[in-house]
Amino acid sequence: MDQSNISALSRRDRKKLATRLTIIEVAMSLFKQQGFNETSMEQIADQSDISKATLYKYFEVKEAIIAAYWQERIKNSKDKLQQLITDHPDTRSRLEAAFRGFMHFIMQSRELYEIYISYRMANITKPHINEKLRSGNAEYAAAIIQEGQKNGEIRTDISLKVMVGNLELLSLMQSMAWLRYPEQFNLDESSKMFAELFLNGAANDAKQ
Amino acid sequence: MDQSNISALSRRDRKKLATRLTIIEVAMSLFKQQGFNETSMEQIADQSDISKATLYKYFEVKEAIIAAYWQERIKNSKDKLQQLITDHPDTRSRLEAAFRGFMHFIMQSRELYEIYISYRMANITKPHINEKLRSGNAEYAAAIIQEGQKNGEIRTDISLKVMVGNLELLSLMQSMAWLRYPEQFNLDESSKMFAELFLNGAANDAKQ
DNA sequence: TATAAAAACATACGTCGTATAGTTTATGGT
DNA sequence: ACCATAAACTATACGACGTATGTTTTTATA
Repeated sequence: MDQSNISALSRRDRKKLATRLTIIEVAMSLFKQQGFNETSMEQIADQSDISKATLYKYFEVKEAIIAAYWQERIKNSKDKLQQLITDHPDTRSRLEAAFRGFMHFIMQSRELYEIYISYRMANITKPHINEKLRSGNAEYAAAIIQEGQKNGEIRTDISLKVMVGNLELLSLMQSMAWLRYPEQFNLDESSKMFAELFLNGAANDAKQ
Repeated sequence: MDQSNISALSRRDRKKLATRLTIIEVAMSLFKQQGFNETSMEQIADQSDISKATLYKYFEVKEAIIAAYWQERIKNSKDKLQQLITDHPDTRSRLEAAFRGFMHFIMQSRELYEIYISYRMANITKPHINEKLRSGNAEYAAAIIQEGQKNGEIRTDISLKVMVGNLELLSLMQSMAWLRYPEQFNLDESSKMFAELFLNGAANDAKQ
């Protein structure tokens, strides 16, 4: 089902979409209230007014609801992407701002982000699951990089895909550092480091 | 309990050790026969002649039995470490040989290695679990690096810990490449790549 | 309006991992 | 050699995850 314009969907698909969103909303609300482990799939099903069997048709494992939530959130904030680019003068500041936004977002719930990462990591060797899990962050990264290339800040002799992968990896490392040592984590430092590490390899003047 | 010399243990600790080894042996045998998911903790307990409750006193999760098995195997092959060093003339060939040995070992059961990696990855942000999981491979790495430093092949201006970490990471990446695309995996190429990538940064003549 | 396909359903199931309360076994002091 | 104490083990029940099965309801379509 193509979700791009809701009004064009059939009744069946509209209902499916609505059910899906209800589940995510109900589940996230329960997770935040009671904690992830303290919330059962049965409870989510009941409060979403569907049976447990149906719930498992929508989400094959409990963790997948969190992943869907991230993706839903990112999908609904794409308008901010253009603004992020116009609001900042250069690639470095865009990278820092994007990273801060990302961290700010995941810092809303350390528990849930930890579970999400754990789930991602556990499935890192399973391409079919992994593909689903790669959140929409990649699109942010790609847009910032391409804008930088347009302005001559970012080198063009490395494929976009590789650079996006590097950015994803860097943000993953920083977020994992936060998970491990939250009290030592410094957002300012971290976001500078994030941009710095990337530009070290990707900036146009970094070419040998 | 210190397991370094068994005869010095109390009866109680000797029995614990024996039980532990029995569990590992029984479980691994069942895993290899029937598969990991097809083997229940109840079955392992029965065949090890203990109750399920006791089994969980020894291993808090099913996956931990696999991890214990790796570590047990490595612990029992420490004599090979010295031989590996004397058998090969330089660091590069030692690294290649060690990596081949590692791959040969894990390739005995793709399923079990995948589960092990999945478990490790899932707990990568939990230091207390992660510490237990770091298998004895690090000692191999450290010994090879130190020998290389003695001979002037390996630089000494980077801490041993960092270099061991790099080696672990490199072998992890290679083994994950194998998990993902087993049919494309080439052991010769891979072991050369492994040594090459490490020496690129760690060899004495790599200093700027 | 009849029919076929898709979705949701109730229900039972096997397994994981936990918790509890009671029993057996080893240990160390007398 | 005996006994108190602590450690290890046991039986048992439990809640939850995720699966499987067969049935009923809803939707699309002819």
